Amino acid sequence: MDKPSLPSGTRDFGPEVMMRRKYIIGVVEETFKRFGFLPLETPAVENLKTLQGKYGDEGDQLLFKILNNGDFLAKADENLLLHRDSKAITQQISDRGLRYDLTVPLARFVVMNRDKIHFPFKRYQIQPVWRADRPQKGRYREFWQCDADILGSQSIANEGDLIQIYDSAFAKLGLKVNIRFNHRGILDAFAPWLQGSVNHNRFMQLIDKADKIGFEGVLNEIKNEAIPNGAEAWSLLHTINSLNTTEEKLKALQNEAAIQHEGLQKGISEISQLLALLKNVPVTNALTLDVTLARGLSYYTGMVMEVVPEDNRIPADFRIGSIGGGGRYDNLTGVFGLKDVTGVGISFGLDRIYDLMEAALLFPHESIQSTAVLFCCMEDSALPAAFGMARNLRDAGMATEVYPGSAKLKKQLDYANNKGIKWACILGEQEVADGTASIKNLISGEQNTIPQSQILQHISQ
RNA sequence: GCGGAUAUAGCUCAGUUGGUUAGAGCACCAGUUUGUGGCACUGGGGGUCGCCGGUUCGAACCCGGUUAUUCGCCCCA
Repeated sequence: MDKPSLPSGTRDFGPEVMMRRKYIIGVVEETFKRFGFLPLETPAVENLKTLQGKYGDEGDQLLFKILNNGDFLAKADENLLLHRDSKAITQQISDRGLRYDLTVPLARFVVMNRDKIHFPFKRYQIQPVWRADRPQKGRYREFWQCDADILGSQSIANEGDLIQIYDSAFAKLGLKVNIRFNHRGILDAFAPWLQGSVNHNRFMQLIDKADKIGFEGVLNEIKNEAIPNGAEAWSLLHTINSLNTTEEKLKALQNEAAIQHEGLQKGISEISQLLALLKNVPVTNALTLDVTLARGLSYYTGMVMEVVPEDNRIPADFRIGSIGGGGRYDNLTGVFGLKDVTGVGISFGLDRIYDLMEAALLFPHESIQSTAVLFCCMEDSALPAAFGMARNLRDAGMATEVYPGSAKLKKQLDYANNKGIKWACILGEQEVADGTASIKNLISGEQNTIPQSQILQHISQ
């Protein structure tokens, strides 16, 4: 028989890991709710038509596709089969795929349910997504996103809420981050200077790598690809980015003659509004205007955001990309036939946040608690008494177990020890006869024989 | 899609220039201790050395292929 294995890029999550993942999810979800977002879930499987063409050519390649049921090859085009044209034949033998993110399913949902939805529509969604990417450190083929989006409101107050959500959730998790933001309008202002959208798009791709390969690295690539005025534009962005405050950066942009453009004005105006909104709100993490931030997804049209860890407890060699990102998209539902619905949203990358917190040892002790009390019976005849007492403890909210059967006490205490259970309640002939219980603190080793009615009181101290 | 590394017990890994019966630690089971865990000691189970082929008297070890995993690149959470 073959040894069992997992598909690459997927993981099992054992009990200890799950408790910690649920802890992170709990913090994020609680934060979403506190800002008035309501839950949404959509199917893992979407029609391929819904997914294709939304993430660029590269994205289409990374979609997991599901083979049609039945005799799907019977209906397939013979010519395509003969020429082994995988790409073309895929369209005929696969109608469905696994979702690639949570934003496109949201857009589909909103378009399909426009009659039931009241705008502004605020929803959160915490579910796995799948990408047929090559797995590596911090990158998985199945991973979870925690998204919050607002649809149908142009107000920058939404961006203000989302920044606060990032800030307060990471503060609660105890992970120091830098919330970087930028505005697509600022970058759009460079398009005329760079002579066209092809150059401009390539330029944005290159500058987005700045935090990875540095100013010189980006400069070299721009020179290699001979983007017109690219080197000058990049130098300007870099100079502006080196300024200390957001206000100085905005002023410098305002005064730059080469990039005057309506997008720039919109960007400066919206960023100023955002800062004004946050004036009375304490933000504990760094909030940095980074004019080199572009972000890959092509549908962003306004503010863009990205969260990167900035915590000195993370080991220096533990390099991982961003742990969250988002932005505004003016036209996402447009591809599904609903015009003029603007949206803005953010996402938390659960798996990367987990990896970081694990590496930096940030999980609090409470995040891994399980059973509080284990009843250990010397004889099966003590089990009914244990059941009764366990029921009372459970009703009082204590996680309680009755060891199944009456194995050797050593084995039962071993079990408790391995599971990190604090209290063992030992019941033998003597205790059952006396109406007592021998309750042992497995951390201190202290043991007392007390009336059965006083167990809850004893362990609550 | 491209490049590098790795593959030996459930897990983490040793294994000498190719040479008798492939080891350790952890984990598991039993015992030392008939109702008391963590520590210690004793014993036990568990491996087609990823798979296929080649070289050789002889391969875990050398060579070729293959599969899987993993780390980078592209891109992204």
